[in-house]
Amino acid sequence: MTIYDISEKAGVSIATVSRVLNGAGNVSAETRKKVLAVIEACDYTPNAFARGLGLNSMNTIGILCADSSDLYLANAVYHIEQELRENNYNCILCCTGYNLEDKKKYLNLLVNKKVDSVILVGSNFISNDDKENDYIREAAKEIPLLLLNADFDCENVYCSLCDDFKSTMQATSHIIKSGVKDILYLYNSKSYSGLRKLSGYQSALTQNGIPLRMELMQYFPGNHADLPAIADFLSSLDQNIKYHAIMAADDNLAIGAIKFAQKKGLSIPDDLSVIGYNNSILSTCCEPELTTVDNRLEALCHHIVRTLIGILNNTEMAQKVIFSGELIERGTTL
Amino acid sequence: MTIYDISEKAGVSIATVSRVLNGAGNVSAETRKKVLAVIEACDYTPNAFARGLGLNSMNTIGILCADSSDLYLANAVYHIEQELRENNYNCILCCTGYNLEDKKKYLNLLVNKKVDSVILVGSNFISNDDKENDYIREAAKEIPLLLLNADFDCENVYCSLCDDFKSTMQATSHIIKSGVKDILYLYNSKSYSGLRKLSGYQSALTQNGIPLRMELMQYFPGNHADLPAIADFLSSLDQNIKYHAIMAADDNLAIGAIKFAQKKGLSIPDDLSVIGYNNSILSTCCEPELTTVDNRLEALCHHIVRTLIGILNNTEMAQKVIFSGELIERGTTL
DNA sequence: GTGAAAGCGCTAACAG
DNA sequence: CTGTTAGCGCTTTCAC
Repeated sequence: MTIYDISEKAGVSIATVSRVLNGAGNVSAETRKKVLAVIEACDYTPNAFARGLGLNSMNTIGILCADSSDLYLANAVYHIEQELRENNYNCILCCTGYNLEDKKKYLNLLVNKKVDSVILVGSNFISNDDKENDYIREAAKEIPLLLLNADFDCENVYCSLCDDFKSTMQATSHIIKSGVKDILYLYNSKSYSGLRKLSGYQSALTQNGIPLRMELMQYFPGNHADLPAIADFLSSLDQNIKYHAIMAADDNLAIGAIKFAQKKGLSIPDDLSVIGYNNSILSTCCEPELTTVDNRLEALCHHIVRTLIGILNNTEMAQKVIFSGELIERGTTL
Repeated sequence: MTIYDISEKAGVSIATVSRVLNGAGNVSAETRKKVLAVIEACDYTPNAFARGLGLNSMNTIGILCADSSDLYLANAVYHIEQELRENNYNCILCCTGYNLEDKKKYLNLLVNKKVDSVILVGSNFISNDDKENDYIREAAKEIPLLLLNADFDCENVYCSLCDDFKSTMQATSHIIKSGVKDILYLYNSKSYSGLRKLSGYQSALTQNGIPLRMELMQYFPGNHADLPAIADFLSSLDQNIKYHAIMAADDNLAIGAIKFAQKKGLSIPDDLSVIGYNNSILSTCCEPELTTVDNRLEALCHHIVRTLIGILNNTEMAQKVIFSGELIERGTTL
C-alpha cells in the first residue's frame, strides 16, 4: 500500500494525499475528508524510509553512552528517551564502552546512520588530552552534538552539566562542619567530571585549613559495579591511613565503603561518616540510608532535550547550562 | 557526495561503485582499487535512507521495554544492544510504561518505523487476559517478534525465557530444607512470569506438606524502586502474621525485606531468611549479601539475539527456549 | 485547490 | 566484468 494506491482510490493525485498526510493547509475540507477516509479504510501508513530519503531525516536521535547498564547512565538514558519520544523523536541507543577507538567508531556509525543529532551521555566522552576530542569536533561539523555531564567548547556542541566541583566541595565541607577532618576521598574515574569532583574535595579541605594528604585520595581501579571489590579495596589499604569519613565519587563506591565498615564492625556514622554521589537507588538500599549528592539528573535530561528540540527547530539555544547539585542528608553523616 | 560523484571521479558507472561498496565479487581487482581510492579520498559513505528505501531495511531492531531504568530491564537492554551491535544491527529503544494503550501505540510506532524486528523485554507485554494480546498477534504479521521472559504461542513470535516456576520452587524448597516452614512470599507483579513464580512458591510448600496460607502471600502495590516503601509495607502488616523467611519475587523486594529486618532489629539469617530474584547489583549491596536466583539473563539475551539473526537470515529457529535458573547462595539464608 | 513531474541516492535486473 | 535503467515511495516546486 503506497501513496499511489491511496491517490487512486481517492481519485486525487499523490500530491494531494501527501498534503493531507502532512497537514498542509491548502486542501479543501471535502477532499481532505475523502482522502482521510481512504487512508483509514486501508490502514495506510507512509513508508518511513521514503520519507527519510525525501526529508533527509527520520526523526531519530542517537544516544551514545559507555554502558547503559550502569545505574546512573541507565537513568539518564531512560529520561532522555522518554522526553524525546514525547517530542516525536526516537532513539538509537549505542553503548561504546570506555575505549576511545570504540567511541569514535560508534559516533561515526550514528552520524552515518543519519540521525538528526546525538546525545553523548556521561563525562567520559571528553578526554583531558584535547587531541583525543577531535572526533567530537569532526562529528559536530555534521550534526549538533549534546553532552550530558561534560564541558566542552565547540561550535555546534551543547552541554548540560552539574557543577560537580561545587557539589563535592559542599558535601566535603558538610563533613568538616560536623567535626571530622580526616576524610578519605574515594574515586574511580579520572574523567573531566571525576577530576572536578576531586578538586572540590581538595578545595574544601584547603579552605578549612586542612592539609591535603595524598594517601587520603584513593583511586579504586576496579569496576564500581563490583561492590564487594570496593569493600575489599578499602580493607587492603595501609592500616596506618587513619580516617573517620569517606567522601565517595559515586553511590556505588559509597556502598562499598559501607560494606567495608560493616565487615570491620565500624558504626556508621559515629565511627565513620560516608557521603555518596548521584542519589541513585543504592543510596536507599542500606541502613542507615546514604547521605548523597543529587546531581539533578532529571533536570539535566529535561534541559538537554529542550535544547535539542530548539536546535532542530532552528532556534538559538544556550551552548552551556550548569546546574547545581544538592546534598541529600540521610543517615550516614552526623 | 553521492554514488554519482564517486562514479564520475573514478570513471566508472554507479553500478560498479555500488558493487564495490557491497563487496560483490564481480569487479576486477584494478577497478575495485581505483574506486576504493576515490571513496577513501572523498571520505564517502552511502546515504543510509536511500539504502533503506531500496533494501527495505536499515538494519535496526526495536527494543520495547516498560522501563529501561529498572535494574533488570536495563541489564537486558544492555546485553541485547551489545550483541545486536556486534551483528551489525542498531537498536531503537522505546519505553512504554505499564499501560496497555501505550504498549500498543509504541509497538505500532516501531513497526511503522520499519524496524526489521522488535524484541519485547519483560514479561509484562503478555496479559493473562488473552484478548489484550491481540496487538502482539497483529504486529507479528508484519515482522518477527521476540519475547524475553514471556511465553506466548503465535506464528512469527519467538520466546526465550527462564523457568521461573521451577526456580522459585527450588529456592523455596531450599528454605524449607533449612528448617523454616513459615515463609512469606512477597511479590509486586501479576504478570505471567509473576504468577508463575507464585505458583512455584505454592508448589514447594504443597510438596513439603505445608498448608498454604493466604496471609503469607503478600502483594506489594507500590513501586519496587522505592526501597523504603517496601520496608514500610512489611512493617505495616498485621503483627499476627508470623514468619521466619521471606521469598521475594525480585531483589528490590528482598532488599526492602532486609531493611525491614534491620529496622526491627531482626538478625539475618538467624531470625529471618531472605531470598531474592535476579541476581542484580542489589544482591551484593548488603551485609550479609543476598541469596538470590540468577535467572540467566545474559544467556537469555544471547540466545534471543542468535535467534533473531537466524530468522533474519531465513534460517528455521526454535520458537521457544526455556532456561533454568540457578540459586546463588550467599549470606541471607541458613 | 489540485496535478504533473522532477528529484532524493541507492540497489538490482538486464544487456552487452 | 561493466554499464544502463527502472524502480523504491515520498516531498515539493511549478503550473494551471
